[in-house]
Amino acid sequence: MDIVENLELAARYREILRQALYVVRSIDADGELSTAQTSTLNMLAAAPMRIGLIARNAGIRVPSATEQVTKLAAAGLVERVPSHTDARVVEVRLTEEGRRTLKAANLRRNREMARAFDSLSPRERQAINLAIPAIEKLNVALSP
Amino acid sequence: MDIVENLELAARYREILRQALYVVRSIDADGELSTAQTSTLNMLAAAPMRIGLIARNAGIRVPSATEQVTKLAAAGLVERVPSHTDARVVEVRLTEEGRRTLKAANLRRNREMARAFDSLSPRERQAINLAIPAIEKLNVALSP
DNA sequence: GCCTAATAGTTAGGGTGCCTAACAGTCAAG
DNA sequence: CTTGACTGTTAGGCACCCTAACTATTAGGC
Repeated sequence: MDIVENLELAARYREILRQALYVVRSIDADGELSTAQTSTLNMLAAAPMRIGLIARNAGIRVPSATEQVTKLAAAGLVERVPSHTDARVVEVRLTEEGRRTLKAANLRRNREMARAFDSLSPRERQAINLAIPAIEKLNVALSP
Repeated sequence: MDIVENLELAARYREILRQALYVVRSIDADGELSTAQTSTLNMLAAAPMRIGLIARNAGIRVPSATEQVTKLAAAGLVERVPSHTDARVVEVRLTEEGRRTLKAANLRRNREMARAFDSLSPRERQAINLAIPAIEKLNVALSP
């Protein structure tokens, strides 16, 4: 790939990323849950999980995961359950309220997103769909 | 598009956005310029621009643009030039040093990005390339 | 010409979400 | 039983965005 082309691609890529993230955040801001909180809850909906694994899955550091969990716990959406096999470990588990709240938040958000996705052509939706795994791979390649 | 499918697409989309932005930021953090600063400088490289237009182009509010410009001006990379036709207006213009710094930063960043893009297949690169306009459109559709 | 309304930008204060460094507690291995 | 590795928390800090409230200037109606 041409260097100049690459530079332009990279610049545009960075630009739309920034915009996209903040647009998504502004949608999330209307609701009960922030973007990162939803992301964490969605992870925990599959299975209870310890802090370190939350961090690893989210691609963030352990203290950042602690922070998110602390917020969620304060809101009563998750609970910390000490592991009985290893006293260092904390299992984080959705509460019933957490599950309800997440469900509602996902629905609400989905309505907004669906409205936006509907304004795209099938080709465009497909383009985003196809790009997602590539961006995931790029994220890994760019990670330290 | 199916609701469930859409929900999953939206969730994954949100997830990779967050990761991608912070990965890019961590690359930028090694250099002289932050992500937002580079983005602003790149915009100004084309032409001098007033604060309001910077904000509009970047999809941010005017005070946020002021903040970025203030940082850049403090670093000597841009200068505020009062308009002589309208005393309320401030034109922001790259300094020579700003131009040099931006060029160097773009080169350095490009090396990093190119390395990452090289680890993708041509198909994957193409997928990202094609998705960019679609994401741009989605950003607009999601904006308030 | 003057007052009012609109407009450009700044300042102040706040919030999210990430980071590193330093720490406490627990476990495992010699 | 001590040393070293590991899990999570705390403290402090930074990038980047926001809204609300302000100042200065311009423009339009009377």
